[in-house]
Amino acid sequence: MREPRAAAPTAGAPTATRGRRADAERNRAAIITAATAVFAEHGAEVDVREIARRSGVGMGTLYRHFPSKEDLLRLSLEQEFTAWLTEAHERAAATQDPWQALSGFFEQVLTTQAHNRALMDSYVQTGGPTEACVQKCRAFIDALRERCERAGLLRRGVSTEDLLSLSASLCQVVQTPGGQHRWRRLMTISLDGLSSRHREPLPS
Amino acid sequence: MREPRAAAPTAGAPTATRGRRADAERNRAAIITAATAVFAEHGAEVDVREIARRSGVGMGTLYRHFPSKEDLLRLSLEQEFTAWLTEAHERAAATQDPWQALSGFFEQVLTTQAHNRALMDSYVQTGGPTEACVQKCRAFIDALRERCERAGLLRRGVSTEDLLSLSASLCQVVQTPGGQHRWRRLMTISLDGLSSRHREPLPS
Amino acid sequence: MREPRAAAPTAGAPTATRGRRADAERNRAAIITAATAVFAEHGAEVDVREIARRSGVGMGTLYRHFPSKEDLLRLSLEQEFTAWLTEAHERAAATQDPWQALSGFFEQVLTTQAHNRALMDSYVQTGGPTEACVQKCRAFIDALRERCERAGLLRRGVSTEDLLSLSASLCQVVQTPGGQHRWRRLMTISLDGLSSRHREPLPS
Amino acid sequence: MREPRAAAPTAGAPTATRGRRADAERNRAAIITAATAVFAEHGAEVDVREIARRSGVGMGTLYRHFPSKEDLLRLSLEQEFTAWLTEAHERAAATQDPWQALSGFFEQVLTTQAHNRALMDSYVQTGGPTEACVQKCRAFIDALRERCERAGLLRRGVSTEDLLSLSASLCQVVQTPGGQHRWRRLMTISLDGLSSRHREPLPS
DNA sequence: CATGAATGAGAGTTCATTCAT
DNA sequence: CATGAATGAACTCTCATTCAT
Repeated sequence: MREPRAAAPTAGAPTATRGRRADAERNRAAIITAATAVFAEHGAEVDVREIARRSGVGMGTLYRHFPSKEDLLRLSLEQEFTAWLTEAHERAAATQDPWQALSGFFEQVLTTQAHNRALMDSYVQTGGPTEACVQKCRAFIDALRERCERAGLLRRGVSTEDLLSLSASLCQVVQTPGGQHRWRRLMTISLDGLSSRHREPLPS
Repeated sequence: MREPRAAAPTAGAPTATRGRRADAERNRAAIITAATAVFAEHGAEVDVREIARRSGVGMGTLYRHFPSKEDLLRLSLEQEFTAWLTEAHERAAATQDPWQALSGFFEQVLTTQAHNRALMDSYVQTGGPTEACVQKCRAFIDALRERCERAGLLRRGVSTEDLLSLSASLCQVVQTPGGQHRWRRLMTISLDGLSSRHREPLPS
Repeated sequence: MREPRAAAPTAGAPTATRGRRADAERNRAAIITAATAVFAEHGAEVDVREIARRSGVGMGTLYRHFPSKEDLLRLSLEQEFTAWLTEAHERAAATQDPWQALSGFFEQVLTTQAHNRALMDSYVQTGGPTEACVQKCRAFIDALRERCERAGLLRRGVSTEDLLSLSASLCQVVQTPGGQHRWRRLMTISLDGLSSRHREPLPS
Repeated sequence: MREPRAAAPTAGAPTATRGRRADAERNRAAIITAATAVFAEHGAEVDVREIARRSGVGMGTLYRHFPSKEDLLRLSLEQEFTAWLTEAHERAAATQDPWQALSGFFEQVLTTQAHNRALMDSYVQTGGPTEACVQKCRAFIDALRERCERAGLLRRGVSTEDLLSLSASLCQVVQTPGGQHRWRRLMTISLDGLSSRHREPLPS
C-alpha cells in the first residue's frame, strides 16, 4: 500500500527484472525493519552503518532506497507510528467505556513508545514523525475526547491538543531510570486531573 | 561564590594583580555566559567552537578554564540549576499557602527551564546536572510535599519522586512548538490530579 | 599471509567482487607501505595526515582499515619486524659457521633497522613492536647463542638477553650522523668482547 | 661565567635595579634548575608549563630568559653536560691506571646519564647538546684514548669517535626495563673488545 | 542494481608561544 | 620586569554521504 513498486507486474515482465524488483523490495523491507529496531534501541543519533549491518545490505543500497538518513528515519517512524495508531484505533473500538478508551490510549502510548527511543523522541518533540501522522493522531485523540465529553466524563475545556501534549509529556518519564515502575502513578494522577470532577476552568 | 579569587577587594588591593585576575574572571564569566546561552539554545551536543566564538575567546582559553567540554557543561548547568533552586527556595519561603508554594514550584520549573535545552534535558533525564543538585532538588520538593501533606491538601500516597518526575515530564511540553501557550493548562490538570480531592489510591 | 582476501583466484572469480576487494587491498597495502615509509623517516610521532597524503587516501579510508594510529603503527612494525626476522632465520640457516651466524645477525640488525626510525625505536626500547615479536626474536637469538656456545666460541656467561640488549644498543649508532660508516667497527669490538677468548666472568 | 648579566655592579647602581637583576638571576637559575629536573624526568617532549610550575615563575618570565623551549633545553643540557664533563675530568685526573680511567668514564656515562632522559637522548643522537660540548667531550675522550694507547692497553685502530659512539650506544640500554641490572655486563663486554688483546684490525 | 570502500569536513583537545596587565 | 591568561594551529578520530566496481 505504501509501496507502489510492489505492484504486481501485470504483463509478462522478464523474470530477471521481476527478480530484481522482488529483491529490491525485500531489501527495502529489511532496511526498514533493521532501521526500526536500531532507531528504537539507540535513538536517532545512531550510526547509519549499524542499520546497514543489521539489514544485511550495503550502504549504497541503503542510500538508493532512502536518499538520506533523515528520510529513512522518517519513513521508519511513520510506519511504526501508523501501526501503533492502527492498534490504538482497534483498541478504542473494542472498548465500550469512553474513559477506559482514553486511559487505554495513554497506557498504550506509555507502554509502546517506551521501547522505541526515536519514535518517542519524535512524539514528544512534535507529536509524531510527520505532520500527517500528527494530524491522524490528533484526529484519533479528538474522537476519544469527544466520546468522553459526550459522556460527561471529561473536564470542561480540555482540548485535543491538551491530551496530545499530556500523553507526550508522560512519555519521557518511562525512559528515566526507575521510570518503568513510576509512570503508572503519574498517568493516574494526570487522568484524574482530566476528569469532569474538576470544574475549575483551565487557563486560556 | 564559586570564585574565591573574585573576593571583594576590601582594602586597596594591588591593581596589577587584581587587573589580571579580573580579566581572567571576566573571560571565565563570558565563557560560562556564552556556554549557558549556547547550551540553552542548541543543547549539549553543540560544537565547543561555537561557545568560544560567542564568548570571544580562543579555544585555549576555554580549555584553560574548563578542562573538558563536559566540565563546562556541568558547571554551566550546576550554576543555572543552583540559581534556579535558590529562587525556588525564596519563592516558597515567601508563599504562605502550601499548595500555592507547590504550584509555584511547578510554574517556575516550566517558565525557567523551558528556555534552556541542555538544562531541561538533564532535568528530564536524571533530575539535574549532578547527583548533588538532584539531592538538593529532591529535598526541596520533599519539603513542599510535606507542607501540603500536613495541610491535608495532597493526595494520599503521592511521593517526592512522583512530584519530581511529574515536573520533569511537563518540562518538555514547553519546548514543543506552541507549547509556550499550553503548559499552564497541563500544569493545572496535573496539579488537580494531585489534590487530596482524589481518594483513589495510586498504583504501586 | 595477513590477507586471506588476496588469495590467488584459482578459477575465474567474478571480476566485480575481486575488483572491489583488490582495490581495497591495494589501498590497504598502499597505506601500510606509506605508513612504513613515513614512520621509518619521521618516527612514530608523525602526523597521521602525512600517511594519508602519501598513500593517496582520505582519512576515513585510513581509519577504516586501521582503527587507530597505534594499530597502524603496530601492524606496520610487526610486518617489518617479521619480514626482517624471517630473513634473519634464512641467513642463519645458510651459514655454517656459528660465529658468523651470530655476527651476521648483528650486521643485519644494523643494516636493516638503521633505516627505520620507528622500528628501531621499538627494538631499542622493548625489543620489538609486540611481545610476540620480542619472544620470537629472543628465541632466535637464543638459538644463535646455543650454537656458538656448543662450539665453544662464546664467552662464558653471556645470556640471550645480553645479546638482545647489545644488538639494540648498537642500533642507535647507525642513526647518528656519520654513524653509517662507523657501526661496523663498533660491532666488531662488541663481538670480540663476546668471544670465548675472554675468560673473565661477567658481573652479575 | 655563563651569565654576563650577573657581573657585579661596579658602580653604585640604584638598589631597585640591582634587586631586580638579582631577582632575575635567581629566576633564571630557578628555571634552569627546574628545567633540568623536568627534562631529566620526562624527556625533551615535556610541557613547558611543567617547568614554569616547578620553577615558580610565570610563562612570560620563562620566555624572557629563554626565547624558545629549545633554547632552554639546550642551555639546561649544556650546563648538565659541562658539569658532568668536569667531574669526568676530575675523576680521570685522580685515576692513575689509564684503563681504569677509560672504564671509569664509561661507568660515569652510564650511571649519570641513565637518570637524565633528555641529556641521554642528546648524547645518543649527536654526542651532546651542542657542537661545542661534543668537541670538549671528544677532546676528553681523546685524552683518555691516548693514555691507554701509550700504555699499550688499547686495541690498535680504535678512534676517539669509536669510543664516543660506543659509550653513547650503551647509554640506551640503561633506560630499557631491567636495563639497570644489565648495563654493567654489556660495558664489560665492550671494554674487553677494546683491549689490546685483540689484534685483528678494525674495518675502515 | 548491489556493494562497501572512499571521502573529508568537523568533533574534542593540546601546547609552544605571545601579550595585556 | 613578572605574570599567567590568551592564542590558534595541529592533533587523533568519526560519520553522513558518494562513487567506482
